[in-house]
Amino acid sequence: MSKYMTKQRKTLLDFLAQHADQSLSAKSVAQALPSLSVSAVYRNLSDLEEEGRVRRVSQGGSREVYYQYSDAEACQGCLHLLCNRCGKTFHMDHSVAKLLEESLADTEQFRIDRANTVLYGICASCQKKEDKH
Amino acid sequence: MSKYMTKQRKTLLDFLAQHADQSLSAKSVAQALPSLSVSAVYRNLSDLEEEGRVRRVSQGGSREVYYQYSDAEACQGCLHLLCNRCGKTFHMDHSVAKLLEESLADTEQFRIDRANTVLYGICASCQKKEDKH
DNA sequence: CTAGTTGCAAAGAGTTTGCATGGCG
DNA sequence: CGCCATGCAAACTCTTTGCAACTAG
Repeated sequence: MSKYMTKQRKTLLDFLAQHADQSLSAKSVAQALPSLSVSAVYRNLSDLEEEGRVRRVSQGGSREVYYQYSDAEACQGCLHLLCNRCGKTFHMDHSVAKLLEESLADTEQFRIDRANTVLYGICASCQKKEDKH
Repeated sequence: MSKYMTKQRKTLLDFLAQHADQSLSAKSVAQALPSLSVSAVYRNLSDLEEEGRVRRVSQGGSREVYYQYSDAEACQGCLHLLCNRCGKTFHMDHSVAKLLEESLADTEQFRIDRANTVLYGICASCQKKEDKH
């Protein structure tokens, strides 16, 4: 999809890599990187998505589209957990993912889409914070 | 949140109940029900969401917000599966859901949010259709 | 060089809101 | 009858697009 590595594209990739554990809306990325034009951000994000370097996740009930850096080696088609409190992403343990996948295939004949499924909930550290209240 | 049962509200609820197995974007509901004004649709959907009569799900990569009728008794906090092809929703088998929940709590200490988590994938009948190609 | 990219500003799509009118209870 | 909900249109927010200028290779 993209043939040149422009300054803008590189800036964007660096930024995404630095926030690999967070999912960011296109808008927030555009605001965080005022050196790129808004259109460059949107165009590059969607190019990167087609190239599989970035994943598109749908966060909460917002109407913004969220993107997340997707390190191909680190998360080979594994399932993701997203904390509703802190917004961080976690990788589901492979054995649990496999178990889930097999049970689903067995009981419902439902073939899960690993790349796009995100389970919402509360992560360990945010649970601890909540318990203090 | 809402105190009167207006014609519009009733029409909307009926429509949602009839399409309980589908998630619908606010826009598509508005188009399907030309007898309600656009604002009535949006306002009622968000009221209904606060009342818990309707669930807000994020479908695919679209920037529309999707809603789905949520029959409190029928799906007491159970997990949902949404087919990317036909858009229908399925209820995850309770034993599978429980298994998943427990494994997650064990391995990652992640407490899943049943009401808002939707697993994406391809349902049994759409898989069959695809196999023919 | 020259095709792919950028930046800008204008257009689009979906959703929200203000305000006067209408209708539920 | 009083207050809530509706309808309309205008405002908003986020995203996409057209086009001339720019730049990576």
